Order: sequence, then C-alpha cells, then structure tokens
Amino acid sequence: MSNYWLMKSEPDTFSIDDLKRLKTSPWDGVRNYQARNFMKEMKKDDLVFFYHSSCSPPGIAGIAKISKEAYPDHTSWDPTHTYFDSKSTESNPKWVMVDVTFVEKWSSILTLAALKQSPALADMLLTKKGSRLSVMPITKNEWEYIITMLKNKRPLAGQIATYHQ
DNA sequence: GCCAACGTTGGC
DNA sequence: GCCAACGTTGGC
Repeated sequence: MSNYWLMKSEPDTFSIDDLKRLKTSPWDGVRNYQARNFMKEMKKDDLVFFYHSSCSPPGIAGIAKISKEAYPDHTSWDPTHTYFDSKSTESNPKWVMVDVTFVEKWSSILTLAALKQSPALADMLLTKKGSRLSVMPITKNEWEYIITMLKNKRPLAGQIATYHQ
C-alpha cells in the first residue's frame, strides 16, 4: 500500500522537465524539520505530486515516485555547497534526501488557484493561507480527487496514467 | 517587487 | 523558556 505526497520545487531550479530528462534524481536541500520528517516516512514506490512553486502559475506539473528511501543529504556537510549546514556532519547527519523518479508530466499545470476552488481540498496544507511546507502528505481521497480534476480538465498528453498497479 | 506568514536564532 | 529580530518562502 503506497502513500501519497506533494513536493514543491522552483522550476527555475529543478522542474518536472529536468526530472523527465534525468529519469531519477536526488531530492536534496530540504532544510525544514517538518518536511524532513515527512521524507523519512516515505517508502519506495510512494507517489508524489510534483509541484512548481514561485512561478506563474504555481501548481502541480506531474507525478513522480519515490525510488530510494531517506538517506543522508551529503550537501549539508559540504562547505562549498549552497545547502551547507554547519550543524550537520558526515558522522552525524542532520538532513536527509530521497530519490525521485519521473512518472508523467501533465499537459498543463493544475493550478493552485484551481485547487483552492475545490471545497474537497480545503483541508490540504497546500491550500491553506500562509502554509510554506515544501513536503507534505496527501490523503488517498485527495489524490484521487485531484486526478479526477485533471482528467475532467483535459486528456493527459500521450498515454493515460499507468502508475496504478 | 511587495509583503504576509512562518520558522529559526539568540539574548535575556 | 520567552519573545523580538531576523531570514525565508512563496503567492500575488
């Protein structure tokens, strides 16, 4: 039984197209305890909404899956790296990352504005005012509701989603 | 570019 | 342990 998640990324830094090209990538640089703790709960093959933030329009751009469970984020103890944290060491790592693998890119962004218009999604952290959490759990109901929203909007580019096993 | 909301830091 | 100050996130 898999779990569902949403992960935010600024497309200028790392977009769904970057993941599509790389197929698999580490999700590094998370420096927030709540987000980190959620990453530690992730299991292989969990599904992830790939969300584009700080762009126009913000929203869900596609789907990825967890291909490697949480392991130490080596960028945290690299003093030359942007994500360096002096409190994290190789012998006592403070931060973790997971690997994510591309599943599908949607033909258009499912915008935050559209998500906010759905009463069914009012309890999501994402749609709450002031919420800045970059990694969050999604309930099965929310996941399926969002997939339905997407399908009602327009067909998927290329083949239909095949991630259901 | 603005700024509200939030998380973190550090003085006391 | 409180809380003011600061830095960051991220929508608009």
